Amino acid sequence: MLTTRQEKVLEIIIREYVKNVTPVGSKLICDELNCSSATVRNEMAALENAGFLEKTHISSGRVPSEEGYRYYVDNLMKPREMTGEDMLKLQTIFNNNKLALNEVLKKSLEIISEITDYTSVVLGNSVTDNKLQKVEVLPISETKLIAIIITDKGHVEHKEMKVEGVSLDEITKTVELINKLIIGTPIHEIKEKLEFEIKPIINQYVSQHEALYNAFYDVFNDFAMKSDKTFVGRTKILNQPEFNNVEKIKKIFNKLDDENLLQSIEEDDKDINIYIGNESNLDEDVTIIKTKYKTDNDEGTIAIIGPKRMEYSKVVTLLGYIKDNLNKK
Amino acid sequence: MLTTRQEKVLEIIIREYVKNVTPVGSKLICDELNCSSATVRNEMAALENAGFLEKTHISSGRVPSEEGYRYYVDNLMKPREMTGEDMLKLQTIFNNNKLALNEVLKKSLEIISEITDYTSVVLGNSVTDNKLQKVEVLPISETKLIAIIITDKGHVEHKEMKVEGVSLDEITKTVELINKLIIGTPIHEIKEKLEFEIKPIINQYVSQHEALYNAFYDVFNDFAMKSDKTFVGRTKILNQPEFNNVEKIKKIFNKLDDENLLQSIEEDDKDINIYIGNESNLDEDVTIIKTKYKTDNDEGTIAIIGPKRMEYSKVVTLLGYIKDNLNKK
DNA sequence: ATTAGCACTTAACTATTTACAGTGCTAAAG
DNA sequence: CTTTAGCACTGTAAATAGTTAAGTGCTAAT
Repeated sequence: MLTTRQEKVLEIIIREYVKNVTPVGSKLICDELNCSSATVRNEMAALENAGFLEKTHISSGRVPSEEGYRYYVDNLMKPREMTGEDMLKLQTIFNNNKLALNEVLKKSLEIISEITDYTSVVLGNSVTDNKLQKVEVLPISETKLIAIIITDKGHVEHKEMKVEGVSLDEITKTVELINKLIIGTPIHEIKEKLEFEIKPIINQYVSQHEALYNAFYDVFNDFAMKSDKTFVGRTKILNQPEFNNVEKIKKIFNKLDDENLLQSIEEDDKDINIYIGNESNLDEDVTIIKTKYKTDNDEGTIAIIGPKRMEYSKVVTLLGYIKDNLNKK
Repeated sequence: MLTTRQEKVLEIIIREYVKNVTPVGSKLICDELNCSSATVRNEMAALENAGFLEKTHISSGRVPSEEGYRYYVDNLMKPREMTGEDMLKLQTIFNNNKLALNEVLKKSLEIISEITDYTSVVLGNSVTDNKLQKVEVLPISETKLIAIIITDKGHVEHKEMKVEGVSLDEITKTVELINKLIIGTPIHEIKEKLEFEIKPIINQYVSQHEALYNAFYDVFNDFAMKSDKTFVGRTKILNQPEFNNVEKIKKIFNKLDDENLLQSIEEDDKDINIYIGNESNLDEDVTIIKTKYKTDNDEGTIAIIGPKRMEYSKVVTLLGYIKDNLNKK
């Protein structure tokens, strides 16, 4: 529905606004389009009518609207060549076989944050559909145990348990019982299984069955709720001029710390998902770009958090590059 | 060296400045001191000369200097009664025996941050002088292992290890070897012990000794460097008016994330240590109040991070209360 | 030692002016 | 029908000036 020239105008306005963070006037554009500023103004008026541009005041230049960015991202954006320098930096990380996956994730996102001045985050996928692979318990004092839970997707978690007056022998038996009956169960079903398969028979094996049962119940319960989330370059986004007021910073940081907010954005199943402005659920001036990676024995999500006025194609290219390299791991 | 009246003036200025965040003039004080504003001005000039007060411009009221706060904290501050309400909130946490220590820490500091609008942090003490209690290794795939390290002070850590082409049996033997020879060794001495006691003999037990040795070496090395640090109410400090500029926020947040900065402030061995302004190494407008806690099988540090213009006696009282209750645990 | 009084300083607010960047619209030209 | 030149109009931003209020230091009197 947009003419080629209108698309061109939109593209230029986005490009210039992303670069200079000031509303774009008609004069700047007519040079590039070989037509008069009046023509450009007509096109801009049309684009504004269609909802793709906005003015900050009646006689100001134009700024892209949320729909403007959306149109750009869906129809206009072209993949951008990565610079050899950036590629090199990332390859030194991917080629280092000594690094564990989470270290690779963290270090490569550090590079991205460095390059872009945006904040990155590694989101462990929700473990609720992981299956339990093993439970192990290590006693470390009279009343303190460490429970270690491992899932088939490679998630590992340890948690302190407190149990009073239970012998080591009884604990071992309980763990055996759990490992015999519950292994292979998806995490979100464990609570039920505990209740209907372990609880009825545990008293045959263990005298202090109630305390022990409750302790394990709590451990699995906490584990299922756990959402892990590692930020990289947390303050990078503060370098962006739209975040120069404390209220906004407070709002965004609070939301970022908020337990499940980043995970809870409904997922499109595109390769790389882009949530512009309010779609991000964070702030109207924020954009989040997310993608899933998947290795042999782990999967998760990585995301870049920047201003709505983001260098979309650059970020998409970088994120795609990381994703592809992770998937080879 | 200060007269009683001068101390009184300093005290009032700190009290009022902490409350209103505006320079304090002589008129406000003379009401409380039953003398004329001119007298107060003389006293204020004396206090400024002594370095305890500052002006923001030539005809402004006075603001406490770093030394002013220091004098107040060392000589003038009186412990403050806790309100019953605050006590109650904290007691519900301490009385809940189900909670693991780190949960108690986190929840009680959440209360503190809520009450004060300052940021709190739990610093695991450096583990370097902890002694190794146990190493455990769980295989989770062909090449992936989880190493679990437990120290005598109750620190637990798990870390992924990658080893290629080593049999389970060999791994078990190596772990046995480590557990036999290294348990009880302080963490910072483990690297040496590995090198001089394990390395020379490991080839008797394990064919792929080099890979395995290196993997364990890395695990212990990382563990020794690890400094854990949990923030509570990270954005609370942004509610304080002195942090209303983005550059300052960026600086402080970056420093807070900085690996060892908070741990590295040299410790006085007072019960509760107060680092005012530049003493905090964070920012001239920040004060940090730190204290150590110690339970039967864990110890660490908790700290409150707020503006230099902090409610010192309130924070000291709250922190002391938490510390005492933790020590009973 | 204290205080009343006064000259003086600065910050902070309020207009007011000016320059400017950019728009929308009209009417003419292609 | 599309494009463009031209012009009136509008809101922002920066500079200038004037005013007020809060507070100081100093002097001289108590």
